[in-house]
Amino acid sequence: MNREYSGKRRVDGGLDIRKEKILQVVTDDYIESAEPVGSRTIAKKYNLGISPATIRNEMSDLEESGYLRQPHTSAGRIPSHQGYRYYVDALMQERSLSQSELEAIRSEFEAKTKRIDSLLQQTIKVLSQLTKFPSLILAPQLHAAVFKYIQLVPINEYNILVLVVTDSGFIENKLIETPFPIHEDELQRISSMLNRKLQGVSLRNLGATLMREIKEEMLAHDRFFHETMQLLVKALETKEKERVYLEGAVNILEQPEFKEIEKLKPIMMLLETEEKRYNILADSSLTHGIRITIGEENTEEAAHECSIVTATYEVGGRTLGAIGVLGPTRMDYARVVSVVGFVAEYLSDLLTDLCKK
Amino acid sequence: MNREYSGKRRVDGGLDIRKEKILQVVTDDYIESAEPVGSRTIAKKYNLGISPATIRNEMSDLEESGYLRQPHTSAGRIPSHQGYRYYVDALMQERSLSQSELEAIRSEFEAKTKRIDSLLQQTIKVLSQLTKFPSLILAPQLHAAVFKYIQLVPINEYNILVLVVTDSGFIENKLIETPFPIHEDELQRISSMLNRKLQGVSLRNLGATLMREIKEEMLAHDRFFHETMQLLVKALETKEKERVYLEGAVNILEQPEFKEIEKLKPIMMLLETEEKRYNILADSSLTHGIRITIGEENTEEAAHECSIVTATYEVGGRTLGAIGVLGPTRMDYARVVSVVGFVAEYLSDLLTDLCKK
DNA sequence: GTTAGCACTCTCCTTTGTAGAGTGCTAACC
DNA sequence: GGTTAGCACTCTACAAAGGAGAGTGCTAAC
Repeated sequence: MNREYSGKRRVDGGLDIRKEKILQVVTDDYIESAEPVGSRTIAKKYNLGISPATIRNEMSDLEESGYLRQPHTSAGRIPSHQGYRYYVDALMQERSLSQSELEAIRSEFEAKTKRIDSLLQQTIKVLSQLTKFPSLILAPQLHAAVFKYIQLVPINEYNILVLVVTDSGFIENKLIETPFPIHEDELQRISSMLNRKLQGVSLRNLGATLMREIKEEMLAHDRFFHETMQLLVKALETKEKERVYLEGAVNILEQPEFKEIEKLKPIMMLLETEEKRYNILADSSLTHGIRITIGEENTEEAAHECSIVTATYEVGGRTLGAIGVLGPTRMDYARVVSVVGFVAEYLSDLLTDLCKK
Repeated sequence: MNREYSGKRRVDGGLDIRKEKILQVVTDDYIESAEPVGSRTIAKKYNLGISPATIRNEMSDLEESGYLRQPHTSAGRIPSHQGYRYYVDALMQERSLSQSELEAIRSEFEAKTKRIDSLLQQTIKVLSQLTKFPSLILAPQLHAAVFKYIQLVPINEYNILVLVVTDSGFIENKLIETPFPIHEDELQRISSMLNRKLQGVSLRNLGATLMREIKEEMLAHDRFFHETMQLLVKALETKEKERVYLEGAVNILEQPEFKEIEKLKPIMMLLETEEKRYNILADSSLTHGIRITIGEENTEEAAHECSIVTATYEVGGRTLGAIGVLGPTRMDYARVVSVVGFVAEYLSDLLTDLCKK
């Protein structure tokens, strides 16, 4: 804290050390206060060993090269998106969670519901409580899952409920309408057969595998069987939109940047539209690990004033889905990254436990 | 419209006709404009055949007896909660939906997902689109459902996934942890047995019925069977909180009464807390049909500035759950009641179709 | 290269004034 | 007695004006 930053040692390709320090200080302070940071404040509060005037000069340079910006002529500076990017990539101090926070997360998961689908909801509940930001979770992507169990349940004469359970215990269901009545025993027979044949098949290949089976078994069964299988393949192949759950949207109301209803509206709209929620998380669901998307880097226009921190959760190397939080670009990245990372890991562990025999 | 309301014929127990008319006009106008209604406006716009001064006198009376109130001394009048109540009970003109609206609802449901659980989400999506208010749905209450199918799926050595399907195709799942490994065949045997024994049993009595079965079959099976059944009964008896889904929360942002963030916050909080959502709908889930709850009649304090219109959906006389919308007390009750009623009926029909053989 | 000093700018808040809408009251009218 | 016109009064909303405070940019000196 008391080191002097008069030297001009350049960091490889980036800013010189003093500029870096100023960018860091401005960002840290703005993250905390949500107010533009002035040169005097910096000089007084952060003891850099240089005067406000010098800081002003440096800030002027930083603004010129795009790392800082001024909301209006006589205000202090705030980081630009580029500034945040630099901060996140180079300056941010990794912060690990406190013991009590880790404990809180664990105990929150301990009191777990015995409903497997609630696990997702619970995960983002924890996430939003810890980050104070709206949190999202992309449900396990079916094509990344492995088949565990299938059952055809007759709902009425012409409707069959198809239940597919994945290895991590998630359940997919589809309703099939048949043009002909099917007997319960027949369904049971088909279910048993499928369970035998499909063991361990990736859901990505389920349709294709089924198709092959049909051909093989074609002669052994009657017309009903054949047609039912056709319907089944079709039902399993129609990709449903992946679901993205949301929790803690109210938290966004606490952020000063959204205190005006007009600023708030696009964000709420974004959060409420499943497709847009999906867009926010989807990119990251491909790349393993933690990902930070700042401001205009977001593809969703409504999120141009926001940053999104996501992390994937996985089982045995397979990326199943992703979790993430959305907040103003002025967010405590260090903390959020730790939390999102830890929660994703925790969820991964829970699911891995479920998968392994 | 051109009738004169100078007479003072009293309506049984309520207000005299002219006061009623004024209350109605004030309410109608306020619902439309969201602005306090003045005497001059009424005289000019609604042609009641009386002067502003007379209207002022009447309004003064109406205020004294609690039907109207003034936001501030020199503003027009707006209905009090009591006024709305009177309006809803006695004055509101039932309005049926236009042919095109009915068509819109039907076609929205037509494009139905083949996922049975998405039906709920879809229902309130329609509801919120039509009413422009946040909409809620209380998922089918399990205890009101009838058993259709059960399956125990081994997830790993010590975890069993219990799937229960109800007659209307809804799926409940629970994860059971066993202290001992169970073989897949054993689970299959238990599942088959349960499916035979539990046909047509109400889920309300599932635990008890199971218990009885255990006793009967006790001798016929081994220790594992017995212990598994114990776990199963326990899992099925622990009541999970009933789920209440939400859709269209952004709509509340369009309402002028919530344009200030501080007014908005409690409402958003209310909508986001599942328990509170449940409280809003729960009352009505007991009483069959449509129910209007105005302002302070709501048990949830945050909803004291709101009204809630709910309707139950049912299958063959069994009330399964409820749908509802939440809006400012200044809502177009006539329209909302029609929409909520129709959508609830439509959902009931859909589910009834699924239930009947 | 660094710093002090100073004029300038911009926001935010408060004050002041005005227009507009609406009421309550009184006295007159039917 | 109910109804109405007239008028003073009240309150809000909006705009304009002024001052305090924070911060910058520039210049000249160190």
